[in-house]
Amino acid sequence: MPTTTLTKTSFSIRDLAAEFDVTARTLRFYEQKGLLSPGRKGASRVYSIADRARLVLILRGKRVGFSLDEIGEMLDMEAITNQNPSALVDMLERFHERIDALNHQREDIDAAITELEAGRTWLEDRLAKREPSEEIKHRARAFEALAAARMNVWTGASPEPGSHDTTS
Amino acid sequence: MPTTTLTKTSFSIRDLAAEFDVTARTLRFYEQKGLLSPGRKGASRVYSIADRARLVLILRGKRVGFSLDEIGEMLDMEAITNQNPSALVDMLERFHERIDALNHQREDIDAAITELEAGRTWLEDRLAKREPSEEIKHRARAFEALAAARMNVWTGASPEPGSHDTTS
DNA sequence: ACTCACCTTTACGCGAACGTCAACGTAAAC
DNA sequence: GTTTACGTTGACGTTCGCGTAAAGGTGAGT
Repeated sequence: MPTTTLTKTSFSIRDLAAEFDVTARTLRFYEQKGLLSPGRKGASRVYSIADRARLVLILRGKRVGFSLDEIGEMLDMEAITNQNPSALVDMLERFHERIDALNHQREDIDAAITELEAGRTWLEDRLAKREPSEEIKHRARAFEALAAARMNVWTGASPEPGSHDTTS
Repeated sequence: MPTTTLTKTSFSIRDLAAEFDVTARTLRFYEQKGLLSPGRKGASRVYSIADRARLVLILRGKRVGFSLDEIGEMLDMEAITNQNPSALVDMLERFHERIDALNHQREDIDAAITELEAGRTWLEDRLAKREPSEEIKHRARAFEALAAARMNVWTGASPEPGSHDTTS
């Protein structure tokens, strides 16, 4: 059974804004882009639990680097359904591309974390034993050198999403 | 024992642009922002192997969601070195935040991949056995329902990197 | 009735990250 | 010499993702 259960079943624009740390403007903007379509009580927006779910997906999509338009496409499966088979094939291909891109992005993230960790320990060392500024400069260059040394590992260009790349 | 070795040791603006699939304009822009500082041969830019290394870091930083300004700060360790200890502490804290954010982002990516995989299999099923459009619509709603069902797992808001910050 | 809090739409503004001319220099190739 | 290819520096244009008023509606509390 569920790990967590939600108490509420419908939300005001402020509810969601506060919960997900976005502004009301943002939610209206998403609606205007067709990403959300909350109900109305009078003129006021009323977000269902499904709207909230979509918002979660939207925000996560954003965090992993998708544009709002891309997110819109991916979310709107019903619209896809009404397409002809060839459109479905196109969409499928784009899903594959997306998945590949995300997998690649994971590697990027891991690499970035590694580098930040290196920078962190470097900073911590710096703080622990305050060496003369001459030595400091030397270390700074050492860090640059580290970057240069990794050249061999990096291999080179980045296979961008949507290209016919032969990933090294 | 490097996995790959680079033949060239200096590069033209076109070389790098082609290799990393960016425009020359982009490289000039990065230079203008202080992220790169290639040498000159006459008026033309000459990029060293270290410049190329920086570019790799810049592009990766971009892919994982950093702004160019942020990347600039992180890359410019020498400048940091000349700061006073308190500035170093600040920087260290920001490194920690960044690392946390990246770890969180990994989870997001994994979740996004899971969802895209779900969408993929759904699409593939759609293509395999072409059911009547009535059934199709039903399935479409099933996918939406799947999203709704996950609500319980999602728990809610995303813990953002600067916990209690008032980002107006 | 009046304030207050919260909602609405419309619309212009903005910073980031470039794109896209325009106008020009330069160096090798024909 | 002149065409071709590539380089340069401005400088303005564009897209995205909202921010920020401006002007007003709606219901609850006093």
